[in-house]
Amino acid sequence: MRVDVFEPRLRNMIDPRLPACVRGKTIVDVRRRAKYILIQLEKKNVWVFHLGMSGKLIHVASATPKQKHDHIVATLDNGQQLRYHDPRRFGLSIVVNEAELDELSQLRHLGLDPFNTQFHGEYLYSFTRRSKRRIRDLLLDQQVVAGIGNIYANEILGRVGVRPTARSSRLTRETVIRIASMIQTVLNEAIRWCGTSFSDYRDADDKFGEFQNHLRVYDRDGEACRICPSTIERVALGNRSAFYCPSCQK
DNA sequence: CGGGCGGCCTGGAGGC
DNA sequence: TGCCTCCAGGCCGCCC
Repeated sequence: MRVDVFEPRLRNMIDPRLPACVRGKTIVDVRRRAKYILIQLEKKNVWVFHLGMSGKLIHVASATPKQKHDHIVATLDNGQQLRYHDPRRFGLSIVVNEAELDELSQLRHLGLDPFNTQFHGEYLYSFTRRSKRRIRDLLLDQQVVAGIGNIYANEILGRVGVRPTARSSRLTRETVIRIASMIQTVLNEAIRWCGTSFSDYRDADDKFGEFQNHLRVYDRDGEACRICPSTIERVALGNRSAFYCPSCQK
C-alpha cells in the first residue's frame, strides 16, 4: 500500500509522517469502535478514521478520476484504491500503535456499543437517573452509548413515543428499557437498508443507503405522521434540530 | 463537575 | 442569473 495526502487540513492536521508510516504495510483487518473505523495494519499499527459529518471512505479502481475533496488516497497492491473524501473536513485520520488505541483521547471515554452484550436497559437506565438532560441529548452523548447520531436519536424516540425534549431523569424504568431495545432495533434496520444517505453518506462501494426512505420523524417537519393524523414538528435543541410527532410522542 | 453553546468547513436549497 | 442566508449525519473547547 502507498498513501498520498492531498489535503492535510482535517479537523486535526494529518501528521506529515502518516504516508511513510503506512507505506508498504498490509491491511489485515477492518473493524469499528463507535463511529471510528479501525484499519488494522501489520506490525500492530492501527489506522483510525472518523468520517465527521460529510466524510466517505470508499474503495474504487485506481483509474477512477480523482474527485474534488479526495484528501487521502491509499493505493493498494491489487491496483485498487481506498479514498477518504470529505468536503467539510470535519473527519479524523491518524495512525497509532495498537497498545495506545484504548488510551486515545477520542476513544477512551466512549460508552458501551449498543451491540455489546453488556448493553441493556438497566445500563441506560443508570445514566438517566443521574442526568437532568433532555433524552435526545443523552442519546447523542458518546460517553453514554457509543455510535448514535442525530438522525437515529430522533428515530429511536419517535418509535418509542417519547419526546426528544423529555428530561432523562423523569422517564420510567420501563420507558428507558424500551428505548434501549429500540436503539438496537433502529440501528439494525438502518444497517439492513445500508444506512441513511440523507446527504453525503455512501457505503464502501460509494453506493447510496436507503434508510432515509423509511424515516418516520427525522427531516419530516410539516409532513404527516405515518401513524396518526398529526403533523411532524421540529424544534431547535441546542444547535441541532429535533423532530417529533406531537400526538404520538409524550 | 456537568452541561450548554459557538465554532470549525463546504455546499445545497430556498428567498429575493 | 446571482447574491444572500440558513442549514446540515459531529466533535471539541470554552464558559458558566
